[in-house]
Amino acid sequence: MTRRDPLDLEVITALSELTTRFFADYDAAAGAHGLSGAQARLLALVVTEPRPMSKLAVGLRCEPSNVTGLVDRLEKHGLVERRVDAQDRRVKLIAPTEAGSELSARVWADLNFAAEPLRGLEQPERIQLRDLLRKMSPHRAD
Amino acid sequence: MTRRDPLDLEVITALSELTTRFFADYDAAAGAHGLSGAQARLLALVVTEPRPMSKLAVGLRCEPSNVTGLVDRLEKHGLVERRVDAQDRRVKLIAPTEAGSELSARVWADLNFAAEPLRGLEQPERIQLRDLLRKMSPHRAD
DNA sequence: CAAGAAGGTTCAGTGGATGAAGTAACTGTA
DNA sequence: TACAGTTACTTCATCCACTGAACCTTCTTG
Repeated sequence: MTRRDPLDLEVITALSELTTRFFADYDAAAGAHGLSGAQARLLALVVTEPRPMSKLAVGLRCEPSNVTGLVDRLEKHGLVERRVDAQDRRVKLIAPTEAGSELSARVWADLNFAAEPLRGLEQPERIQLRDLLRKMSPHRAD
Repeated sequence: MTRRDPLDLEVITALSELTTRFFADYDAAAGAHGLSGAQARLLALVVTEPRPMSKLAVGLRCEPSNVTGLVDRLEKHGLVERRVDAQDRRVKLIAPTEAGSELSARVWADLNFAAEPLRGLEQPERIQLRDLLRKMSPHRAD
């Protein structure tokens, strides 16, 4: 992909616009419930299953030291808790509290509502989009 | 879209992953050239044509007061300049310097290279994706 | 010309992010 | 078993991004 394919540039431009917009919508939905975007993303990562902080750093694509602060703030608000992993006592598993799970669900509901970019697409197009997006994501092991 | 359409949830989940990834790639490409992601996005907005700061705030989806700081930092590094609009002396048009234009081009080249999500797609699929993304973006007046 | 609106700036405060240094816990090897 | 090295998380200093409120300057309108 070293050559400058004009099609790629078009796609990247469109992606760039969309991601900016999607991020803004996500932040707004989170903000409506007193969360920052990063906090909401972290919460979404642990809500299905408790995860070690190191995995969260990978999922959020940031440094582990940053995760400490994010978890600190969420914990202070009673939305997640640190559990020591019985298998490996260095590891802290981040689990949502009941309040955390509920809040995350509410943010997602809002996001669903707020994700109005999708309104431009008919159902078959959404399916197409989903399949394309999946194809762009490497399948994750964990 | 108040109902919880499972397809929408799938699409949103996929979008969420992709945007996180795309943002990270963008930041990395920018960082490789000494820019933050926000600075690179601002630079990309002005590189085709000088724009007033208020438009930049809209494009970046942030408060005008934030744009001041971004422009300050870019200006300090000689990448953009503030020009007074002859028509309306309240307005400051942000224009890239030559160094700014060149740097922006280099970041884009890197981004093109770094946007490896696209590698999973064949050319016809990229066209499909571009068209879908366009359909999701409202046409902007300016 | 006066009142109000609009474009930018300043300031204080919060949160997000990194990198380096530190602590505690695990692992492998002799 | 001892200990060297690695891994998981934390702490700290530092910078940038972002917001909201207060402010100045420059239009615009009655």
